[in-house]
Amino acid sequence: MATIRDVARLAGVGIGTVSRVMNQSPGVKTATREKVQHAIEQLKYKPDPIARSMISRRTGFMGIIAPFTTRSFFREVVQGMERAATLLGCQLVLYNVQNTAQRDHYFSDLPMYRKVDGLVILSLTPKDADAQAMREVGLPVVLVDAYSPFLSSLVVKTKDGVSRVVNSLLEQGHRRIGWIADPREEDTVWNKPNDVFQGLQHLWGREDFMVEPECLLTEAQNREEGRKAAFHLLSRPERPTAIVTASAFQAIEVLEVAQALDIKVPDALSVIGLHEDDIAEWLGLSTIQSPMREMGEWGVRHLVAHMENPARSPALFTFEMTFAERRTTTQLAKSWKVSHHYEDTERKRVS
Amino acid sequence: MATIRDVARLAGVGIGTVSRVMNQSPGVKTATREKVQHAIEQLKYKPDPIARSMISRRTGFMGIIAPFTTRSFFREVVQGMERAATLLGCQLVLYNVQNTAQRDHYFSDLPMYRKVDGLVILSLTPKDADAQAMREVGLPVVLVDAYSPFLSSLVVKTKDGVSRVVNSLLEQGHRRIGWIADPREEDTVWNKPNDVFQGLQHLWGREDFMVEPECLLTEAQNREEGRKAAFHLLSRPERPTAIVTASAFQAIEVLEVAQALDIKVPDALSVIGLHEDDIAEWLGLSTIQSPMREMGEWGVRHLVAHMENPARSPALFTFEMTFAERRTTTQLAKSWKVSHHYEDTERKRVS
DNA sequence: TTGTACGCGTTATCAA
DNA sequence: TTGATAACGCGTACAA
Repeated sequence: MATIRDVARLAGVGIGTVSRVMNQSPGVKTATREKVQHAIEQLKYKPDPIARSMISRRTGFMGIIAPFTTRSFFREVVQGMERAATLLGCQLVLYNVQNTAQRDHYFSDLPMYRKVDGLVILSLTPKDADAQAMREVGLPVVLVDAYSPFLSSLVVKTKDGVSRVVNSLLEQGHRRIGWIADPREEDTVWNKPNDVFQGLQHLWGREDFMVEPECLLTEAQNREEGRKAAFHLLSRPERPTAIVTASAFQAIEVLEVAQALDIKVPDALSVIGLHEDDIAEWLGLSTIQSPMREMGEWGVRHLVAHMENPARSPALFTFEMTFAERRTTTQLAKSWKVSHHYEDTERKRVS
Repeated sequence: MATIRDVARLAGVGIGTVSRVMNQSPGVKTATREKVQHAIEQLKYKPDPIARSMISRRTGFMGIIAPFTTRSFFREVVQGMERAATLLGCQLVLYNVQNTAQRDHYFSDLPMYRKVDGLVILSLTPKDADAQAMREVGLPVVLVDAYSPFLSSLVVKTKDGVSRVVNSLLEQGHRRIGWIADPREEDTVWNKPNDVFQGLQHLWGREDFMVEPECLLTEAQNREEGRKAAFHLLSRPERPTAIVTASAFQAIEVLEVAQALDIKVPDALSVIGLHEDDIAEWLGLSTIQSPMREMGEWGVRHLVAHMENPARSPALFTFEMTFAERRTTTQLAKSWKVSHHYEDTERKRVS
C-alpha cells in the first residue's frame, strides 16, 4: 500500500503538495499538480481513510439502530435509508436490536465509541437520560417512527390516517365497517408498528361512526381464524359493506369468502389492507400505510442536516399515512391528498 | 472527550501503563491497576476506535455487498449475516447495489479504500480480475450464492434440489407434474436467484421424468395469469397430481382453483412452492428453498475464518436446498435429509 | 508556490 | 513493573 510519502518521493515533491493535490486545494502550479497526479496514478495511491478520520474526526459511517425483523415495515424503511445514503455518499452501519438488553446497550454505549458520525434510530425510543447524553456528547441523532423531546423526531399520524379512511368510507355511504386484526401485540422492544387499533377506538363512540361492535374481530392469527372471521362478518344479514384488515393475509380470506358468497368486490364490498406489501400488489388490494421509504429517506437526510449544523435544535416532524387504491375499493383515493413533505437537505458528500 | 494522556496524568502514571490496563496486559501491579482504573472511570475514558485502528489496521467493520432488493431471499440472507455478526461482535456495513455501474465500482474500488476488514458478497460475481485484485491487496472476501475460483464461495445445489423434489414426487407415484412460474428473469445485476427452471430442463428427457410438456406453463406474472394457468392445468381430464409454483402467490391461485374444482389438497393434489415466505407459512404451503439464514451466517463466519488466517486458500462450499413440509404435501419430507453442515469457526471478538 | 514539522490518540518497543 | 518515545498516515500551520 503506497503512502503519501511514497507519492511525494516519486514525484519529487513534499507531502504537503501531494495532500494539496488530493484535496483539490488551490495554490499548486499546474505543472506540479500533473507531476503529482502522475505519481498518484502510477502508485495507485489511495489516502488511508483511517488516518484521514484521525484528523477530520469523521468516519463517513452512519449508524442505524433498528429492530431488524422480518417485518416488511422495517425492511422498507431501511431501504429508503439505503437509497438516500447511497445518494449522499455515506455508508450505513446496521445495529440490529433483538432484545431490550441489546437496545439499552446500544443506546448507552454507542454514542461513546465514536465509530459513526451520526445515528438514525428506527421505531425505538431512547430513555430521556440516554437521549440527553447523546446530545451532550455532540452526536447527531434522529428518530424515525419514535419521539423524544431531546432529539429530532419523525412520527406518522396514524390515528389521523385511520380517521381519514373511515371518514372516506362514511362519505361513500358505508355505515357498517368491519375490522379484522391480529391480537394486539404489546412489544417491549420496539414501538408498536402502528396504533391503528387505537385509532379505531378513538373514533369509537363518535356519532357518525356507525361501525357495530360485533363487526370488530380482533383474533385472526392463522388462516382458519381469518377465514372464520371473514365468514362471520360476511354471512350475517346486516353484513358490513367495508372491511379493514390488519394484514394482507387476512384480506386474502375476506376476498375468498366474498367470492364464495358471491359478494362482488369492490361493488358490494370494499376491502382495505394495512401496510404496503408484495401480496397487496398481487391481490390488487387497496391499502393504507405509513410512507415507509420516505420515512427512511427523511431519516438520513435529516441526520445529514444535523451533522452539518450540530447546533440545530431538535424538532418534531410528522408524516401523513398514504393510501394506495387498487381494485378492492373505488374512488376512495380522491379524498386523500398525499402530502408528506419534508425539508430537502442539500446533497452533501461525506467522503 | 478524555484521552489516554488525561487518564495518565490524573492517575499519575505513564500512558503506557494506562494502555496496559485497558488491554488487560499482564505486568501491572494491582495497586497501579486500580489507581488507573479509578481514573478511567472518573473521566469516563473510552479509547478512540479510530486511533486504535491506526495501529491495528482493523476497523471492526465487515462490508456486505448485496443487491438490497425487496426480494425476501436477500433480506433473509442478510438477516442471517446480522445474527452471526452480532454474535461475533462485529458490525455490518451495507453496500447496496442497484445497478451494474455501482456493482463494478464497489468491486474495483472498495478493496482499495480499507474501510472494512473484510467483504461478504451476496449473489454477485466479481470479474476474475477484480477477484484477484481483492486477494492481492489481502482483503478477505467471501462469496455467498456466487462462485469465483479466486475466492471462497458458497453455492446452493439448486438443480439437485429440484431433482430431489421431483424424484420424491415420482416415488410417491406422481406421474404428471405441473409447473407454474414467472417468465424467466435474466438479470444482469445479480445472479439469477435460482435456476430451478434449468433444474427442470435438466430432468427433461429423462425416462422416469414423465412431466408432460403441456403441463409446463412459464407465463404467470399477475393474478389473472396465475389463475388461468392453474385452471388450465387442473381442468384438463389428465390433470397433474402435483404442481410446483415459483412463487407463493401463484400457489394461492392453484389452491383456490383446486378448491373451486373440488380437488382435495393434498390428497388429490400436491402443491409445492419455492422459497420460504410469510405467505407460505400462512397458507400452510410446503416449500423448497435455499437455506437463506444459514447461508448468511456461513458468510460472516467463514469471513471471520479468513480474517484470522489470511493465508487460507479459497475453497468451494455447497449447501443443499431444504424442504419445509406443511399441509399441501404428505410424507414428502421423509426422503429429505437436511444437511447443510459447514465448518464451525471459533467465535472471535473483533472488538 | 512549496517543503517541513507537528499533532491526532493509540499501541508497541525498549531502556530504566 | 514502569515511563518515555517511536511509529501509524494524514492534514495543516508556518516557514522558506
